[in-house]
Amino acid sequence: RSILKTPLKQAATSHSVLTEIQPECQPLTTPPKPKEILPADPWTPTSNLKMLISAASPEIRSREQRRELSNNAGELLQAKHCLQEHLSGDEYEKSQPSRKEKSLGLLCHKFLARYPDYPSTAENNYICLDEVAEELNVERRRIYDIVNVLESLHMVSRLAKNRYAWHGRHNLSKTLQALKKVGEDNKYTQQIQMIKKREYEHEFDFDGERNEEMARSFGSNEHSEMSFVELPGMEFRAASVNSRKDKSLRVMSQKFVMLFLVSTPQIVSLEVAAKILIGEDQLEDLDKSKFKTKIRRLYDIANVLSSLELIKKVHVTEERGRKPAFKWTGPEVSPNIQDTKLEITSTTCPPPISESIPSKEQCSKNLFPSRGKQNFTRHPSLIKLVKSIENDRRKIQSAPTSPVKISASTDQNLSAFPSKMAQDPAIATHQLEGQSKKAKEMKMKLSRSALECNLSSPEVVLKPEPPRTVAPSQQPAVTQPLGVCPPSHSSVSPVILPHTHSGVSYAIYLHPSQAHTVTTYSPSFMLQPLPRANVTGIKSINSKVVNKLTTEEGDNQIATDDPTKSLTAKERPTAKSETSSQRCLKRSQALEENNIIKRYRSDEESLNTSLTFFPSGYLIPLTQCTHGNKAGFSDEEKAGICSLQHTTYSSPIAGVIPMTASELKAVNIPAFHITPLNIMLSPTSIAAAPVLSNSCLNSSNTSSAPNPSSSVLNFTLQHVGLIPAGVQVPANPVLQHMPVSSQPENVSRSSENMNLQEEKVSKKIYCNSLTVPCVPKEAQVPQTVTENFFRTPGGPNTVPPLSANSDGTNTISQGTLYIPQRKLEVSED
DNA sequence: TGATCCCGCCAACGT
DNA sequence: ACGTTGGCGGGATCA
Repeated sequence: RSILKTPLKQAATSHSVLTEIQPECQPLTTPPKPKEILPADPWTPTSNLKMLISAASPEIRSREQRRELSNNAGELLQAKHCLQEHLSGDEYEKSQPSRKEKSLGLLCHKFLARYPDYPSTAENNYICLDEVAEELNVERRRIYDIVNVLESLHMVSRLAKNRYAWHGRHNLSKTLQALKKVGEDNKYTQQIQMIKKREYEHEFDFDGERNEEMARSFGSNEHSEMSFVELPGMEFRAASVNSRKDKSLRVMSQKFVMLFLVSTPQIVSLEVAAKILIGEDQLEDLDKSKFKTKIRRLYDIANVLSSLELIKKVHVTEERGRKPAFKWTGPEVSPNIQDTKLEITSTTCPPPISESIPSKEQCSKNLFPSRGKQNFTRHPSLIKLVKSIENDRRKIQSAPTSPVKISASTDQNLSAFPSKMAQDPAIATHQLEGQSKKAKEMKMKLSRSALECNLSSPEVVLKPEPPRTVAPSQQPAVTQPLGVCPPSHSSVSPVILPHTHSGVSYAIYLHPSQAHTVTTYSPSFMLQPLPRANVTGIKSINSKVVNKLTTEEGDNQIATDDPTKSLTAKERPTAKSETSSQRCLKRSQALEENNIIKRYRSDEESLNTSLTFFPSGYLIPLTQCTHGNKAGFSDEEKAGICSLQHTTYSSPIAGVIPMTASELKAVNIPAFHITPLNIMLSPTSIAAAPVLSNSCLNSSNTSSAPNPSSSVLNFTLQHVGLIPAGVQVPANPVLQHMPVSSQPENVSRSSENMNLQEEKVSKKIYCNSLTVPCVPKEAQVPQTVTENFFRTPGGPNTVPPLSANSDGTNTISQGTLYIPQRKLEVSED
């Protein structure tokens, strides 16, 4: 980077613009017509502001904003109107008064308002940066800021230049879990403690000693280079996009989030965050300017996260005074699942999507079956290919004229509306959605809770990992790998997480040097369980048929999607009735994205290998298929049915693991293990299955993944006898070790109607199953308790002396650890 | 005044 | 060579 060339003038310029525009127009003079005009112009910043405020969660966003609103709004309005009088619409729009109105947070709200939190799979939820920037009236640069952090949460992913795919919050829980895990691996908790401690001891004194310590703690794990945590399925993009540059925002954002997830009072001060982030990069640079810059960036990130309502600003009062900090207000992430990690963790995912989760993962797997880094290597070309194909496709679609349109159709909601116009409605929608969303979530939680079986507060996440779908089968896989890999490995370079369908799998990009590490992990993990054959892997590579089918479905689905429903769109995902359709949509969408890849693969691997189905003993594909067939044949129906059935029938245990035959081979899996699914299924069904699995990307569809509820049920049934009730134990461990005897048939009969009931039942059962005498992991339970206990803020007294943590062991990190200074008075303004 | 953080230059990238 | 990304930090606003 160059040195300093300060373009100071700029600022002046911008201002001058304003001034120029409204030179004479004194706000004072301003005619009080505002109101009249306002209604007409939905776009007034003020209106937006209002909307936003109202939309914002009451608790969090609060009064300050309101106040602001009342105060500033008026002024702004006046100014605006004044301008309006003198300027044409465009010009008028351009002039934006208060700095606040230009805030990233507000912009982000607008941005978010355009897309549903849980996009139905309407195939293309594409985001064109240019369009967005234009519509939102901001320079593209700002959009990048938003998109980058959204990308860090996997809420969007880059498809191509200028193009992103919107995933909404479907991936959120998984992402958070992954991040949490990585954060734990990175020992962030300890780092935080250390920093605080140091601060406490002697305020700033950047010197050797301190640095040394820091270095030690930080340096202890080299992972510092860890860069981007990814979820399976989104890899390629990253691979291509992320060249080396993925440095800051994206990564920073993830790290920032990690800090929240690992710290016990989920409050992180900017200062600490900045230090940690800097520390990782370069231990010594205590350089003030660097620190400052970091803080600036953190504010940017924080603004976006705030808009997402994942955090909120608070102030921590300490000896030195109050420091700006942020508190995590996002979903609880299931407690660390140490080794078990991934797997079921997905449970956390509260809302609608929970069912989809499994599928997603699977999807991702399908796309990129298990690939560590190594796979990437060979992908570049693939990626390009994919991209080019996609681009072409897009062009074709959009070419006709309206890229916008496409997007509109894509996002059910707002997007349908033309830009500006959409804003207000969008926001409103957003708002509604938010509320409804919550309600939904609650519902979902309840229903899904089967998985979670969370006795305590609902808010507390579900610690017990429900066997979630595939989990069981995979767990073993996952677990084993972990076991195999020394923890050290993980701690150092959090790399990997096998894809557990259900679990949180994530991939971390490492620097080349570290790459090999990643490589270590491999599909084999997944395979391990195979011996039992309880894992069902479906590798859908093949494709032709599948793809076609899928595509068709997708199209149909799309057609189905009614723009008018836009408002409801967000909620839609939740709605059970719609589920099937949604799934379909999603599926199609996923397909779209994945198709290419698949094709490519098919080409590459052509044939035989391509579709390898790995039925597990428990898998009940036949049933599903059968039903599907029975049901009918319209693509849509089929799709829907299949998905449902799929969900319903597939045994939880049997996860569907997408992998290529080649992969399997690589793993040394006995050939016999690989059973082409088709054998069991009718062509139609076959197609459907793979498709489903693929679609998962953001979808809620359960596709290949067994439906949680059913899964649970199945699982439960299978294991109930085996598992005694008693102590509450993380499901994972237990499940993992449990023998799986399945009787899919029992469960198999299902109907949509059944779902609820089933869920309930399953929940119960599930809970029971969870309750297991055999406590796999030592203190898991206690831990949890502890955490909760301590979680309660407020008790400064409870704070143990720092010294305790000197070792830097987990113990400390457990959250029990309080730092002396912290009286933690969190104040919201 | 310190906390926030907008703005936009310009370099690294991608095509 | 040009368009896209996005690091970066000055300095304007806000509180």
